[in-house]
Amino acid sequence: MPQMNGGADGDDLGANDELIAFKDEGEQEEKRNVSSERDLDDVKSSLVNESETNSSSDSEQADRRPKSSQDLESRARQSRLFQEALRRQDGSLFQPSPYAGYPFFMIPDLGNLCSPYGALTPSARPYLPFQWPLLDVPGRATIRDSATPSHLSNNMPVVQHPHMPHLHPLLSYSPEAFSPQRASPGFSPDAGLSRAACYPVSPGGMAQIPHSFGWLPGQPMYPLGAGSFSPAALAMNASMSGLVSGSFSPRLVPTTQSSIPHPAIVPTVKQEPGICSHPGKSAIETQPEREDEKKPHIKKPLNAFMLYMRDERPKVVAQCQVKESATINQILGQRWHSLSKEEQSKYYEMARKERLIHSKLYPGWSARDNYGKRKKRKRAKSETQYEVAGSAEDFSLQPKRPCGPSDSEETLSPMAQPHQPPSHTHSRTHPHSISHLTHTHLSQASPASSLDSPATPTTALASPAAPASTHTEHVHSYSPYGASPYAEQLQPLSLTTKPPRPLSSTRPSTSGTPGPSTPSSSSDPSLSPFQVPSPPHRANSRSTTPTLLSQPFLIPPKSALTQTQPLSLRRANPL
DNA sequence: CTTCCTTTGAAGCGC
DNA sequence: GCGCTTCAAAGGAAG
Repeated sequence: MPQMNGGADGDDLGANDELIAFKDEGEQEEKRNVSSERDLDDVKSSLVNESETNSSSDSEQADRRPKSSQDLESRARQSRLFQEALRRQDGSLFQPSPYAGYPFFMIPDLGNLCSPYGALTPSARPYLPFQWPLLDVPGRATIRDSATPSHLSNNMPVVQHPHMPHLHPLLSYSPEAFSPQRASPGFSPDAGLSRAACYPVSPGGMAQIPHSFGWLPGQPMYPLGAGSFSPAALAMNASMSGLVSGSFSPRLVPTTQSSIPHPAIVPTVKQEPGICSHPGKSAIETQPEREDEKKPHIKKPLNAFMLYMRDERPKVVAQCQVKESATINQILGQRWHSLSKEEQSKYYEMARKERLIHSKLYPGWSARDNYGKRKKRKRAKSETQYEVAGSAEDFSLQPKRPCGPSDSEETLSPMAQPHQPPSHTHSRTHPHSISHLTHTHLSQASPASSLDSPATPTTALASPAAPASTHTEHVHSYSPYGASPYAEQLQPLSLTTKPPRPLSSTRPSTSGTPGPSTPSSSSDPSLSPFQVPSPPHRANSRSTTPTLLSQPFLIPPKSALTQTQPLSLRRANPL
């Protein structure tokens, strides 16, 4: 069976062995790819080799070396291969995406070339969502004024999509920016569409790409001044070139010295409002004494759920007509749990790739760098939260009803029914089934029952976002984890419980009710949750709010969401 | 204008 | 090693 294993090749990202080997998977994975057989595999191999070269022994030097003659030569060769491969792909590049309202480019097999995630989609025809590298500029307003198309070519074109400010390191997910109609004349399948889809990493390359992509006038663009130029950016540029530049045509080869900020790079505009006001002037030049403060803020790579959210949020917004992110996130959280492991693994894989790329782009970066960057959240709640956790035992659970009027199965939206996956072998637990339980019930539902055993069929879980057809197909026709215990071990995710939030609670502090977000069950953090020997659930994982998912089309009253909703007690089930 | 909300996952930190 | 904390995205709500 193909799917997660990246299709017939079986050498792609979904391979079990690869999933297991998360650490250092970069090299290993790339090495595995070298053993390709098909035409495209030549290209793949070239890309892989080049990437490997950059990431191996002299990776750091290579990362900081814009390019060498060897690189150019290799790139030219790969470009030829790529073009050839493109020609063989007949005209399916612009097939309409099944994701209505969320245009992707459907590029057969090219995902393996450009996508850091490889062929993750079961269809073996990966979607390449286009989104541009975005800099999350805190003080975006300051630079927004200067965001004109003219900046694109001469300055660092930094684009922040209004809805998707985050950008994949390699893939640009820009629902709006990319549609066949919008593609500029220079942006055609023949002209290397897929190349453009690759994350523009080389200085100047990005500057050109935006043009070809036909930036929307309304889209904010954030030209970055030289001030944003950082070693990290340099490393990113070079290493990303190593990762993907092989698929770029020569005309996309950098022509300027502009630094291309990774989407994760966020200039600390708040601290330096003028940084973008003078694109040509380096903040470091301007105020060298505060060099540290001007360090671009390199964001954390998105985790699997964040990636999922990014993809699914628009759908939820469209379906539920909700704009409040808190509500949407609740829905997404439930949908996330309702996803099949295959679907989730896709995002885990994407996240893993992001982390990998991120680590390559910013070798010295650490999440610690971002610690304290945000304003401190309220903390004084921990005591209250513990009290809440204790008292939650006996107050009748106020079920979350974000999208639905009720909290029990009988109120299940008929719309959800059609999506009910047939009771599959890997029956996911129906989070909804616990929605009406009191906390006492939940407590009685011992970890064994609530966490280890998929109790009820996950009937209403299927969400429009996760079409039942696809889901069931995965479940029945493909099971990369087939006999794996994870088939059932995944269930606990859906059954994690969350003590209800006190009705009178003010804004609960998330930091005050922190949960062990660290999956202690996973000995190797790099392992996919589906690969770890132990169940992916967390002993005291944050709970889910079961009712949300079942009725994605119904918008819960805000009060129901924000007040009756159980607090994310991360100390839930303290065992 | 800033912070919170809300979700999950990754990672850092302290013990 | 475990538990807690912070951050990643998002945009409306609230202070």
